[in-house]
Amino acid sequence: MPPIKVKMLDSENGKGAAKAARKPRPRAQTRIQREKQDVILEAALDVFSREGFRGATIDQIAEAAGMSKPNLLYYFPRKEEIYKRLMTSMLDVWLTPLRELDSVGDPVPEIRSYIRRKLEMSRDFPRQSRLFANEMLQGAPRILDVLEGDLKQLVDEKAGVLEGWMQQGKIVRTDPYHLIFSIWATTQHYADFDVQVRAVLGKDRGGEGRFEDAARFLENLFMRGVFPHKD
Amino acid sequence: MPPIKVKMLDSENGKGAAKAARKPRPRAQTRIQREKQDVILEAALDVFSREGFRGATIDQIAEAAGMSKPNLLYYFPRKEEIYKRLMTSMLDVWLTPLRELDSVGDPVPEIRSYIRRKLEMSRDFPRQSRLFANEMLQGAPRILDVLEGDLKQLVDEKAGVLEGWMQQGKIVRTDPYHLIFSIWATTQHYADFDVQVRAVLGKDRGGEGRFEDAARFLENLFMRGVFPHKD
DNA sequence: GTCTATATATTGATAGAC
DNA sequence: GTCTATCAATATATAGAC
Repeated sequence: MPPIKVKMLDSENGKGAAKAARKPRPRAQTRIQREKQDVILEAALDVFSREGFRGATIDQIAEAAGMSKPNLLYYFPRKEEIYKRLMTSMLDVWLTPLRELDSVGDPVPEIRSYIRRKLEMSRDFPRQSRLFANEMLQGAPRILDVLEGDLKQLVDEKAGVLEGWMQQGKIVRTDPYHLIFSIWATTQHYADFDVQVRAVLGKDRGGEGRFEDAARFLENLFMRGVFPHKD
Repeated sequence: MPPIKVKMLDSENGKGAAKAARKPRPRAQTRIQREKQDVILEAALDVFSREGFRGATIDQIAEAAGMSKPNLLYYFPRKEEIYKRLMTSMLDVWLTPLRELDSVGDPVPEIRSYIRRKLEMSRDFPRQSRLFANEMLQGAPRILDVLEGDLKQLVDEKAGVLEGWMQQGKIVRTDPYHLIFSIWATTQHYADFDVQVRAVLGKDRGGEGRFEDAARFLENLFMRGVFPHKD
């Protein structure tokens, strides 16, 4: 599947649309340029994932990246460019686990490892998860076309895989779309609502072990909820 | 339980702390004043739930409320005041379903109706859900004390209720905290990720019926996942 | 490539006429 | 109570020296 391109709508607040035309800057190519860009993207991920597009400022990003604001703008001439780049690479990585759900595999290990991979992404890339969540809360103004296009297509395909398993009696007959939603929701919760999870679990149970506990619980929930069993 | 007070931290970005001291304005009391405030709060809920605290502007709120910016500031002298009020009333409503989970009731109808009520809140008050989610994504800077205090206390209590049922063999032995998290995650998903849900389900299944489908699915998932059964 | 200085727009908030 | 006008701070972005 080709990488997902994110086009920015330049009508963020209905004004400033005239700014859209900007002199093009040659594509960065040297190693040092790519490294600087990576530092900026890393810092931007921090800020955008917390504050959202509008709430984030170039000042914050520049400070987090350890460089001056004009210097940052030398590499990414516009705030939107940074966000666009983050969105594109995030979406590509984010959907990888679902793409890997294999129709020829056995349902039990396939679904189980899908849940495990999604939970690992929440553990290892929580900021990407929050960046995505932030965009969702805003109504996905910049990636709605991706959701209705590539994402819907992918989910339709995988829902078909699940339905096939249901017809073969290998998993319980249920709504495949809402099954996928529930896996997304439960796993991403540990990234997006991490503060709450840790606050509620407290000092004793809110440490690193919380992901192990979550993995055990979710595996249990979905194995019981999805597979035909005669205890 | 007393209403939850939300205190604002006046260190939003490390600056402007000197602004905190402000001449107090007499509490609004007349009917017309309360109505105006309600209009403002309604508009503010719209904007804050989409953009978060920093991303939202008084201009946007004023326009949505159909009044001028200075006029709005006559009723709420500071942006933070509006947000604070929304947070307080939202938190109070938001936790009501969990408070109502009754230890003397039967596990089956109790848990089932808790899930149903939470899903209904996502359907009927999606903006409140997104307001809460937005605050979480930012690391809950303004309600962390509530999460660690009232919320943790409430969840501890209800986790105890669930554990009691487990010891009596009425529900499957599992982690009560993560069970609660998974109910929160799956139900709130239909408010917070509403755009995605509708985009993926498409025109045909993304209409109002999606909540009915979700309710059926979730009831099924949790009943199978939580109750001892011998099919 | 990086900096200081600055242009320009937006933002939260206030002053003061009506 | 509501408005116009406006301030001070902050925002995105650019110019131009080095």
